[in-house]
Amino acid sequence: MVVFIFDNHLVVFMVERRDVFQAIADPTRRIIIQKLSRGPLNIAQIGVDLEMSRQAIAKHIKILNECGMISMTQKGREQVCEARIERLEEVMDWVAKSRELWSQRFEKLDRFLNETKKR
Amino acid sequence: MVVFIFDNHLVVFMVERRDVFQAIADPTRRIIIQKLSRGPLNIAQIGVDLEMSRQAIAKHIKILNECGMISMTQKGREQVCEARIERLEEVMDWVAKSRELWSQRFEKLDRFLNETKKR
DNA sequence: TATAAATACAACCATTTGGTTGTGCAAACT
DNA sequence: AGTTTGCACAACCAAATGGTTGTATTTATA
Repeated sequence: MVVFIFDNHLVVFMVERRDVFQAIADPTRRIIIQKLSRGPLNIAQIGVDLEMSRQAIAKHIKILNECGMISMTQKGREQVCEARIERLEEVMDWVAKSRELWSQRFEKLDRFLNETKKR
Repeated sequence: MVVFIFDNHLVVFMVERRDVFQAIADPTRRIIIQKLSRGPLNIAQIGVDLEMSRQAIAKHIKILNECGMISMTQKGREQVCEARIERLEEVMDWVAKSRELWSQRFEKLDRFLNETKKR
């Protein structure tokens, strides 16, 4: 966890080693997430057309699971993976916040310019 | 670059080593981006309250620059950094696409259920 | 029952990541 | 002119990342 004060606000960042941002950082994992967003697949199915050993795929699956981006259920000898798309909410929220701060910047500038004009 | 066929679509993924997803993968870099979204800062200012050596900060700045998430301009002895928030569009697009595929999944299921009901 | 399929577990490896310290150098302030 | 400030560059380091191969185990299928 990171805590600091910035712009008169107490900023608290939960820094889990495994989070959604880390899940989507790797291009292969992004492909896997999009494959799974069409429906659940087992590890072998996920690996189709991904030029990589099954073990490599399994490692990415493991990371995605640890990040909470997918859930896994045993089904006989298969390991069925399902995307937890709602976890992407966190990413959307962060991006939205950044954009908000960005636009506020220009609003402040606008207000300042208007104030100056009045005088 | 990764090219493969999935669900009757030719899927092309540009895999630059440095992309926006990598930029926002690290919690410290996310803090830096949000600091910069309030306005331009030099490296020393960015480092304030981030319990880390200036060199560590500089490395993050370098990565953010390589990812195209920030632009830098020399101003005397200062290196002024500015966020390129529009680059976050790429993240939004990817998340939106994933969500779309996700919801289509249920729409398809709905259609199937309705078809079955009719008979 | 033998075989194939799906996956888990482990060891290994090169590269990257995320930090550190130390040195040097030009710009700006006193 | 001397000192501080802002930063670049380099070397170093432990840990994580993203891949590999080999072996074992369980579950289906022919």
